[in-house]
Amino acid sequence: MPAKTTRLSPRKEPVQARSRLTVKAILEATAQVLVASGYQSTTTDAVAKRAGVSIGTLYQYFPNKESLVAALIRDHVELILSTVGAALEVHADAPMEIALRAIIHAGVEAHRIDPALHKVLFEQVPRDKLLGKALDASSKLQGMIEEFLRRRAPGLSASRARMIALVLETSVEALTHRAVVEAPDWLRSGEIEKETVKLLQPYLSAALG
Amino acid sequence: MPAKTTRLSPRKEPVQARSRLTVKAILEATAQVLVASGYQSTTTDAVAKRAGVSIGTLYQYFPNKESLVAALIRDHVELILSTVGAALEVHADAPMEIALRAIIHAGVEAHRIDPALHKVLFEQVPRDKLLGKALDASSKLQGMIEEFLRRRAPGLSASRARMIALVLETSVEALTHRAVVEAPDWLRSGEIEKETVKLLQPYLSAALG
Amino acid sequence: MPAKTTRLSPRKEPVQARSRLTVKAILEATAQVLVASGYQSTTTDAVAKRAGVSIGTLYQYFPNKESLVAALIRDHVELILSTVGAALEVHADAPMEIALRAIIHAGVEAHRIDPALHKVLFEQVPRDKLLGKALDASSKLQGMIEEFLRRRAPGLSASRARMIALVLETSVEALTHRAVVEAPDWLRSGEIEKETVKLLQPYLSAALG
Amino acid sequence: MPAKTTRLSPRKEPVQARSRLTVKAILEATAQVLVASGYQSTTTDAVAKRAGVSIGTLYQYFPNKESLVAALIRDHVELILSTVGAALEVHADAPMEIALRAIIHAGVEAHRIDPALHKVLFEQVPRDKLLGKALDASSKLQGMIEEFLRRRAPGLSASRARMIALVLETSVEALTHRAVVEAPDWLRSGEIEKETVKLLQPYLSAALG
DNA sequence: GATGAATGAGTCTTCATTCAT
DNA sequence: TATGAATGAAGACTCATTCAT
Repeated sequence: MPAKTTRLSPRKEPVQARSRLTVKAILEATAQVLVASGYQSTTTDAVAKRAGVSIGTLYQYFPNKESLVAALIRDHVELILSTVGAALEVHADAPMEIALRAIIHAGVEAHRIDPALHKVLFEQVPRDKLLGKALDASSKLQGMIEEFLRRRAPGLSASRARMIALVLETSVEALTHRAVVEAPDWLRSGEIEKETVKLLQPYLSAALG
Repeated sequence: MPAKTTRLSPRKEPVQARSRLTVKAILEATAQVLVASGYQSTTTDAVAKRAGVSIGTLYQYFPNKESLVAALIRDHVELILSTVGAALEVHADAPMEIALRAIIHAGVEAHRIDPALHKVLFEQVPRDKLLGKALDASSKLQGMIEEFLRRRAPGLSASRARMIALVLETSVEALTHRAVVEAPDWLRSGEIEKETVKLLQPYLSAALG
Repeated sequence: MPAKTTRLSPRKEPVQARSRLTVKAILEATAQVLVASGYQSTTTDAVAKRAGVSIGTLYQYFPNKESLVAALIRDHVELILSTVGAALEVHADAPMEIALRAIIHAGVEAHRIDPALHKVLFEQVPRDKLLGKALDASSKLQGMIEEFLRRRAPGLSASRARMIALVLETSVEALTHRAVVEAPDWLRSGEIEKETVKLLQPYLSAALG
Repeated sequence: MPAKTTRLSPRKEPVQARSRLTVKAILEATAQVLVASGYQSTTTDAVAKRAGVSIGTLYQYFPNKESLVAALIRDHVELILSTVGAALEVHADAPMEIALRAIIHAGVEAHRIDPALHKVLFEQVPRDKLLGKALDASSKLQGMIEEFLRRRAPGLSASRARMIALVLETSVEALTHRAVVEAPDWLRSGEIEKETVKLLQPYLSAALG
């Protein structure tokens, strides 16, 4: 018996088709309840009920409440990372201006995947314990950007690359997130995206200069 | 019975000296427990014990758990606002470059007030319900900056002023916060501050053009 | 946080008169439910209900179900030990025959304290974990008897003293317990006591030579 | 619907060879899990997994958890009874001293069959309900001994025969069991056996006159 | 027959909040 | 006013058992 370390990994792999559906239903229900009620008020009972399964079934696949959320986070973060990752790859050799635009665009796109879920996940899930790690898309993105920069500008010191990546990632994420919360119209109209370009283009030019 | 609207205001104004001390002790205890245990694990019992008062006394001054945290947030946000507000006031007529530097500096300073508490408050307190509003230092700061900008550049459209303010506020806050969490050394060394200037100076020049 | 070691000690000492009554009521209720329903079916809810307190009150004094039973066991074992202990002390210098009779009598008496509770406690409480230790009246009794023997017969080797004590304690306890379960009339009539004397008197004479 | 009377008998007689193997595997798994985890923590799931069958298959042969344990107990008790029974039969006409020695020896042997299982079965299985009866090897043994005695000493009153049998059975079982738990070395060395003879030989001589 | 997915009643336990003293 | 005992709704989680495939 491990010392009551909260496990986050699913309990058992669903092998039959039926159970794969069940797991999917549970995760979808989790997302819905999360969005509708917030993290604190999300109970495993409510999730099970919404998913149309019994509470026992839920616990057959997820060892505890947190593992439910963790799975959701993992999926969501993965989508974000691959969205941005794809942009980076595609523009590996594009002119920097174009590449930056693409990165920003990808960052905004990532927020469009499921804005409501994104908001709950990143604003209400307590960042302590293991969930914190799972939530940490930012540092992974920063790492990806850092690598991208160093390949493009080999002369850059490690420290500078890290700093610039941090600035880029943080700015894009923060501005987009802020727009989601406070100015969804600016998000839709693309204005945020344009403004972010205005902010980062000169900075990046100077930094890589 | 009134429809269980969660009140956030303290239950009664402490008029006597002793009461004021009690309230202070309770709030300090709240902050400590919050930092030590996180929001979820912060119980009113623990707070009362740490404050050295009975649970009954605690409820004499605060109608519920949230009001405790809300009071803490209010105090903290007020400090932040006045820190930045002072900078804005002092540099009302300073050259823009100087003013921007001051704003950024104030933003960083604000995070130095009580970084641990700041982190818990902004990362773990669920942003729904009323606590969300109390937490919303950002939009207030944005408002202050917006007003500052419009006074300095009367030609600016309302919409542009709002956007620029949003960019400034968001960037400063996000970068500083990120530094608190991931690179405290860069915060202490002032590097973050410098980098933020590098990011915002050109943007602002162009924007106010 | 200690690694989920089941604590058996009561949670907090009742200081006020009212709470001391509450604790007593809870323990009495525990005994009643235990006797009525057996260990497995004894739920904290049932105990609280029977005690006429809320489940919350129960948990204010006992951290978990096992601690409830443990407290009961401790009390019960203490009574047993003091019953036999008293007999040993009083007959420290009595002729061996008289002393043996007294020990046996005390052993039987110990079973009369609360036979029904005794039965549940010793037959149904799982002897693993900590409860096992708490339940181990036997080895303590054995120790007491061993010491008694060595004081009376200083020539006895440690090993022999231990063996004889084991035989005495085990026989008295087993026969009495068996009588409780299968022949309560023999217990009441004193026949078991007489027969036990017949069994142990010759053995002890021979053993002590 | 019949009033939920817990059945203890296996659900159906395994007629085919494969079925018999399955049943055996399940029972062996039960014993292993029981020994490894204790009664409380023994789950039907764990048993099925260990037996390498599905939970559904397990329930095909055993109607409920208790029937599993009951079957195990029945087997184990049967072994005990036949061990002692054989000794009684073989020594039906042997001198009493020899016979007693043999009985005691058989009693000890019975504990050597599977000490770990014996311990769990007799210490942790709740003695209420039907399991209690299944567990009651003692009274059966007592009956066998009683019959043995009456055949050997026809003058003995029924009541005396019962009492002596009770004393013999209880003493042998208690001392051996105690040795298993607290002094396994005395069990292995045969010392317990010798001491039990010393205890019972004189008693029996006197009792049978 | 065998499988394992699904069920859900039942337990323990927590903690914000009330109220008698 | 202060105290802390008492409350109980609510939630996480288990596990014996059933049943569709």
